[in-house]
Amino acid sequence: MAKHVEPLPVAVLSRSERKQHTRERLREAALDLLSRGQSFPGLSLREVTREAGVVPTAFYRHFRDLDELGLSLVEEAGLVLRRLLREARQAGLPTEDIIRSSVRIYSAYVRAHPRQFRLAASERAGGSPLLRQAIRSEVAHFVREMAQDLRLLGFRADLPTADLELICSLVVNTMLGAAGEILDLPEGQGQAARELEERFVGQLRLIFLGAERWRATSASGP
Amino acid sequence: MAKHVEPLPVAVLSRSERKQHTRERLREAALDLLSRGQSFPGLSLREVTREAGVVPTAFYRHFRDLDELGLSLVEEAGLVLRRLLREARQAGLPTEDIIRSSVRIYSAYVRAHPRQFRLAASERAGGSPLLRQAIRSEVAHFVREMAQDLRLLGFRADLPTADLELICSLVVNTMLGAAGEILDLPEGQGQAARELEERFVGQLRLIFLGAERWRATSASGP
DNA sequence: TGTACATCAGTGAACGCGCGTTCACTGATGTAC
DNA sequence: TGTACATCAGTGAACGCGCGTTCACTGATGTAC
Repeated sequence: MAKHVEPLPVAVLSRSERKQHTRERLREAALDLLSRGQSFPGLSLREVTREAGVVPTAFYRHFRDLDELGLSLVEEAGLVLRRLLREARQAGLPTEDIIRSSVRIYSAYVRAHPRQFRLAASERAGGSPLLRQAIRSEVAHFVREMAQDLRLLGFRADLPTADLELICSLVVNTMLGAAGEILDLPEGQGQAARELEERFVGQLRLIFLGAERWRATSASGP
Repeated sequence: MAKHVEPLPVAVLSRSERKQHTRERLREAALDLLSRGQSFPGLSLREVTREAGVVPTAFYRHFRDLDELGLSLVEEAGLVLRRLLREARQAGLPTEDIIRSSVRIYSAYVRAHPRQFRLAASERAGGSPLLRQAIRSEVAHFVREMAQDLRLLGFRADLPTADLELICSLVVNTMLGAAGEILDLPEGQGQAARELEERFVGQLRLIFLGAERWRATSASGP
């Protein structure tokens, strides 16, 4: 019995939907190349279009140059980071060993979005000045949001916001450093992964031990 | 009155001394280019030789390829880092506010060796996989040495070495992150520099607050 | 609904350029006698 | 000390290649009537 064959998706998409689709393929192509060990300043426009399966000149229908594409990737990575916070918020807090379970969730999240974390972790200090600045600003945004969450949870309610942000920026730096190392592990290195996780848990514990005793710097007095 | 003119140094150097000199110029050229915002994977061999004032083919008398030059730069950066520790050791400990004065010394040291710190901070997570691995290994070396120093100073004599290293790796990550930001400051941004220093001091204080209360993880008992 | 025209995402040829690497070379430095 | 030869750091021409960008184009999709 002859099946009804769906028309290929390509045929049912409008022109602008297909344009959007190609744009997405270019972004995906760049993320893939970055994940395979290339760094952003080492990417070439032709490489990206080749990976995306379009002719080099098609690139210009979507981005002015590679930097513009890079900025759009950074923006997406920022969204992914903030989604992490949102999900953590909705999940609520586990009662036991908050730090260990957070690290587990975080590791899984990093592995689920390897390309965005690779981008954030490795171009944060390394890439082109433009990208670096964009990533720093996304990270600062993330830090502020995280500090806001600590505030809402009532963590160290006595501290000024600036101090919560100081704590969070230490946490975020540690998180991104860990992401870079997690993603650099060759697959199937279970033992190394466990050691890395232990160290990461330890570092966060240490930070929060310090945070509990922290005394406000810029507090009210003279 | 006619002065006696010294023969140009070039005339008094042996062939091998001059070769060494050219090699050094190539390394300097690469460091300079990296300091001007280029990243290592974006460097070209011809660019480096142009900057060094030699013909491209001369490069091969000194290095097989750019990676080999890069590794030699990483090695030197490692030496510079460890020299920092040695100097700190000889200076002994200031009696008041150890952390603040250490940060001052460190900032000055970073500014005195901008190119090596730029390399370490920005290629640590970003560069070619080869360089990244080399830098990670230098950093691990540095962390071990720092932990050894804490041990000799009698800091938390009760803790196993692994725990001291965990503390130090947090410190070193924070140091390198701060170095990257210090070097990205446009000149004459005194206020921004002071804020950055405050944050850096705060983060280290927080780490050591945590370190004082830290309880051994992998200690003897079950 | 059908037709005629406009739009525009993606194509393909072409350009000049800087790249890494090869090769044969030059001429000052080093060595042997 | 003087001479004859070997070494080799740096040169300069040449190569094939991938690069970013330009341009005129094609033909399917969209729009106006």
